[in-house]
Amino acid sequence: MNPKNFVEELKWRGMVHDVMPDTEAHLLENMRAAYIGFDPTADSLHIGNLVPIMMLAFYQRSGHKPYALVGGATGMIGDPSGKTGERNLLDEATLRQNQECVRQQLSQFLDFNSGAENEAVMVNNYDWMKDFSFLDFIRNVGKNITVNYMMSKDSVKNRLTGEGEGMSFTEFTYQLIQGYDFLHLYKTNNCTLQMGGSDQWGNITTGTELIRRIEGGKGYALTCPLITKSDGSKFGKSEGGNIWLDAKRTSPYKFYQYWLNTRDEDAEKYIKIFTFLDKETISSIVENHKETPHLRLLQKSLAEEVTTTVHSSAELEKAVKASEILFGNSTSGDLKTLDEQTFLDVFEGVPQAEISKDEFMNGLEIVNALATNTQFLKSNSEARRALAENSISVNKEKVSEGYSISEVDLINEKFVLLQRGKKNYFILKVV
RNA sequence: GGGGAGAUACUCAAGCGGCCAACGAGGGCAGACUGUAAAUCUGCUGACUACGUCUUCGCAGGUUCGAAUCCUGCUCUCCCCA
Repeated sequence: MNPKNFVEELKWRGMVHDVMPDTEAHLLENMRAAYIGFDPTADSLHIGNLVPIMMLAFYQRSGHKPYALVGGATGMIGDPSGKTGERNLLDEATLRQNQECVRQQLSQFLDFNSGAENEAVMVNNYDWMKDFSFLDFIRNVGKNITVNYMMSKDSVKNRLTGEGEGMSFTEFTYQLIQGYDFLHLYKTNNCTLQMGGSDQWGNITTGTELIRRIEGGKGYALTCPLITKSDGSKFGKSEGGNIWLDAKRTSPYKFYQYWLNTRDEDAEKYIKIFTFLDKETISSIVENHKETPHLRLLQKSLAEEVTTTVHSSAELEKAVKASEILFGNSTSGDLKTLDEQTFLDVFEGVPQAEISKDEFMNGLEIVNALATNTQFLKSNSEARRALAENSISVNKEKVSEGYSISEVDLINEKFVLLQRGKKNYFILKVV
């Protein structure tokens, strides 16, 4: 078994923020087990979780054994890192349910059941924390770490000195619990490396400290930089909130669009992190992109790869097709040639409203179609404004105030496509 | 407990008796230009039955022909002294 150089792989992908000395050599010697913790606070992961997921995936592909730890116990406490306020606690049933969903999504990236020696394993720290009595914990674990050490962590310091609302004892204990996870996996699974976002560094080193003090062993740590966007907005969010991996929460079309809309500056960075494409392929894409930037090869490759991995190539195809129709030079004539099924596929996830046939047949004033009858726009005023701004299209053709929607505008005898600007669509369905 | 400052639209922030649906900035949306990019320029950004009308400037009253602006009470926030 000859592992590939994982650290080097992560380095050229720009995914290393901090790495403990000797980690690289340790990983080159043999197959090693490593873990990353995931927070089961929702029944779906979002693309903010994608970086740690990719780290584990690259890890497995380097020939090592990845452990995905679901923080059932830690999720009950709440990580204070980066937070200014106390967090809500979750009950066990919810956590279990969330864990299953998380496993499902991780299996798109990790091999959990091929039987290979390095197949991924999912563990839940609730399983070993739940029977741990408080007394045992403070005797066996707490005794080995000083409060001084714990207080020196940034995550704690910020809460003690800042204007935040203070920190409960429970959250203060968090790093010990997470540290114990590392110790536990070290003892039971010979897990020698913990990875995570750079905000996890303090928590991880508490773990290596415990391993050193209690077991006399050596744990390693590797963190990746937090992903940023060049315009300063938060990565992974859009107007609608998080971009989720779950198709029910974020449609594949929207998912695809999110990546497609990446800026040039970010796209080059992202394609290294979020796709499995190798170095040569990526540099050739980057080169091609620089020659013909208007073709947006970088964004397209990125969006295609990620969408395929998270959803499927079938979903990707639909998303691409929808994008072509929505953003290509398609006309109302093209729209009308779509059969009903294709139309519905293309516009999956686009908000809709229904209108009765009677009402429709009497002629539908465009202002009413936009606001009163559909809530597509918030008020008649807004509708009039938008019309005055020349930003409204019906079936991809600009219209102005006074226009009345009628039978000739129907697609498949029941749909009308309303549009504001380039990216906001709305479907009016006649029933 | 005593004293002071303040609360204005998504956010910051002017306005301190009529010229205020409320300056300006940021954000958001749209248009032009583009590559579904960035930058730039332009317009819009309370509602309505719309050259007019109505409701908004912490809440409730009051003074006035007329109030975001003045008065009274209340609520909340911040600061200073105990």
